[in-house]
Amino acid sequence: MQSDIYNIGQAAKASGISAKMIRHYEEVGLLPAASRTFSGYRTYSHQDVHMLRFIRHSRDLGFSIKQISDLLSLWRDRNRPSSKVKQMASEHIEMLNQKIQELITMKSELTRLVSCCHGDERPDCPILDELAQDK
Amino acid sequence: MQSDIYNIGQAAKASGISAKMIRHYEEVGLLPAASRTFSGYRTYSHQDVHMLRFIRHSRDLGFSIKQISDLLSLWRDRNRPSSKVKQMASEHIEMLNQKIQELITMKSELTRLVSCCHGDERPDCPILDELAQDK
DNA sequence: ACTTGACCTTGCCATAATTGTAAGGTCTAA
DNA sequence: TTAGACCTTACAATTATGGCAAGGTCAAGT
Repeated sequence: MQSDIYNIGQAAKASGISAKMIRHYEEVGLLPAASRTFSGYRTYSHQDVHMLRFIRHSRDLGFSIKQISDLLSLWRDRNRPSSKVKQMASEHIEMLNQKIQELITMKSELTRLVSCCHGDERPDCPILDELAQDK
Repeated sequence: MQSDIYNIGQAAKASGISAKMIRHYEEVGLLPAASRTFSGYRTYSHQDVHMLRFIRHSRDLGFSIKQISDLLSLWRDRNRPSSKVKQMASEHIEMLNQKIQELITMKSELTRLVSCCHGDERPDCPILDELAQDK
């Protein structure tokens, strides 16, 4: 924990991002290429792990890799206007809202169908009936 | 509309599923292989289009291809117990609920962060601060 | 030294549903 | 006969993540 040099497994444990994904993020350019030991092992500094944590938190909020990439740029930019960050976050909230609404619509519709179905051993089923409707 | 023979484009228009996806559903086994004209064009009957509509409705409710496949089996089974359908639907509602909750959690957290951010030209940004937190 | 086990490397495949693209064959109407 | 619309297959890309395989490396115990 106090050492400044991590290999990928230690960085993974410390950041909560799997080694697999750390390599992937490097490959797609979200992370700069890690420096390597003589034998080819990736090495990470405390700063690197800090960045990985930033990525994980962003990911946990549902940001895409592209968005996280932009957030990282803003993070590194000491002259960023906070308005840019706020706007990105707000837009993401809007996207979340949209997805939530879609799912709620599905759920409501399905709940309605379920409440119409006896759910016994007989074959009559309003759920199937409605799915089959030409509508 | 009254003809009983559709080619893939007409079936797509009539069902609301793209021709591309109709081919895909056939390839992965959700649909039986369509019969063909002499020159190799797929042909669909009114019944087939009916099934495609069933698939679209199921898809619109968020069922996976595997689940739709099971729903189709139940649909075709004249001796199905409606309880099976109801159970599938109920389980799907549970899954939708879970996803909805995840998204709502993200949204709440992000909304909290956004409300803390001035969103002006200055660089201070609690959103970035929290993303960067070691936590 | 030598072996063992844990860990690292790359590369490829798979997921789920959908879209795009490319190269080529077919049908229809002018 | 030709143009344009539509069909065919095959392959790639998307998004984020996991799995596997074959092989190199490191550290600890014998």
